[in-house]
Amino acid sequence: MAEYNLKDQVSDKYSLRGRVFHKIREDILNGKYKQGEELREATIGEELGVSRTPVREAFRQLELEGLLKMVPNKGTYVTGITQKDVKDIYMIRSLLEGLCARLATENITPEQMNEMEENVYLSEFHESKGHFDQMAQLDNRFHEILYESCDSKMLEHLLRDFHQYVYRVRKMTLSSEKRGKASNLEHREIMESIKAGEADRAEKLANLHMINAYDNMLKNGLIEMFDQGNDNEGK
Amino acid sequence: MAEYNLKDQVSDKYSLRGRVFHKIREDILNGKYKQGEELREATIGEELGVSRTPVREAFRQLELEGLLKMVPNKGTYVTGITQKDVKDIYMIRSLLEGLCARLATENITPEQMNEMEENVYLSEFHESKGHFDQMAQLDNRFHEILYESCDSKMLEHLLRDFHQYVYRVRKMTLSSEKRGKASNLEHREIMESIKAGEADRAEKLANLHMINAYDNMLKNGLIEMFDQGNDNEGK
DNA sequence: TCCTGTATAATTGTATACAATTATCCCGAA
DNA sequence: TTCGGGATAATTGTATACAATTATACAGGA
Repeated sequence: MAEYNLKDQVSDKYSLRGRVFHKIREDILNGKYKQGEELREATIGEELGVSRTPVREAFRQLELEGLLKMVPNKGTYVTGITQKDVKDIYMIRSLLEGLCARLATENITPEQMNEMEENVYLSEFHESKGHFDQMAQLDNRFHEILYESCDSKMLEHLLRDFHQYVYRVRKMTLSSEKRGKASNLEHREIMESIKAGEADRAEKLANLHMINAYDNMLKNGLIEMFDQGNDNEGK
Repeated sequence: MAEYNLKDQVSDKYSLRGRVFHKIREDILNGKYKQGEELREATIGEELGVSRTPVREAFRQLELEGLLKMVPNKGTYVTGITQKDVKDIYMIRSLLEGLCARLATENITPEQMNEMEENVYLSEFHESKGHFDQMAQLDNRFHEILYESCDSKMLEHLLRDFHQYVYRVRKMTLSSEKRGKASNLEHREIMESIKAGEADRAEKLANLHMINAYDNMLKNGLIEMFDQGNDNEGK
């Protein structure tokens, strides 16, 4: 269940509208709805067995999250992420994940520390077995733990947003075998720095972790690939 | 036009619902609706002359922005900004304004550079005359120019949000006379670094600018003052 | 053929109606 | 008096109805 955990942002996760919100969100992130695609309120409502009202409310929130764009009196479209956006996000995330790691060093709870260690071990195991799906999930979770550990709602919320935003891109990136290995090592180093209470080191490593992730994407040409699906969103 | 413009998160700024959204937002930021206060959909709707539907949609977005909290089947409450939130925001802003200044050094246009210089001069003038209102406005604008100059929609959007978020606090801070003078000097130094193309220096100065602003708030006890209205939000 | 204007259909925007849930108040019993 | 319970009112959640806007199709003329 619930990896991407919007947690408090959408309070009523199990209400009707909450489910609508999460379902649409999932369908966007999983690629069921492509970039630039138009979503009709009535159609989505029928699919989910609800009226347009909760669908519209969900749309409004997804728009603010940046996943949808509602054009007045015209329609609602799946937002495209441009190459430039991805670059900017990784630049920003590099700084903020660094800050997050620094704060986590001071504020992480023993339970969170345990889960982070376990996460690193598990991911290394699955890497050795070539289980890419599990690795992707564990990678997600690693960052979630980090966000939860910094004890800052603001930062947590912000980083989670960005994390989600590049979800589709990241998924492709991680299937690159070499990066999986390198990423695991970086996770381990971050984890150990936090455990050792070395805030400066944790911050720098987390900075680097993002930069490396982005560089890897560039090298593999994954961004260009990703950007293509974006062009037909043109006008 | 329009790739999606996160700048106008709420695209239809001048539509009915858009106006509802901005009006409620303004009323929260200006303090008309106090922290912890319950907002009734029907009441707000009557005040603005609309039905509950657009009000609810606005609520949903304001919830995601963190200004409101909707409790299912109970009500909608104005979210408080805690002392901790303000601290976190300034920590985050310190990093991001630094990044923004760095990027601005590379991407600022001549027109923007001119406006920034003019802004600095004007603010120094008004400072000498004790025109605090104008200074506050120019301070706002200085940061706006900086955000526009970095040529990153993502970063611009983010910083603008935070800027707004601490609007009430900032307004109080700037009326402190000494800080106005110091702030002006810092603006000047940032401006000159950008003009000279010294990205590293601009980044560091912008970092510091935020830290100083926050420290000043602490010294003057403005945060504690601000936090009080927050306590009765209790459980 | 290609453009254009108009009628029609489809879709969004808002208001209203009704259902579900929660809060309030009053009354009676201990 | 104080506590509990139940009826009533108030509020939110969702569905539906209608208005406003936009897209589509088709006919007619250059």
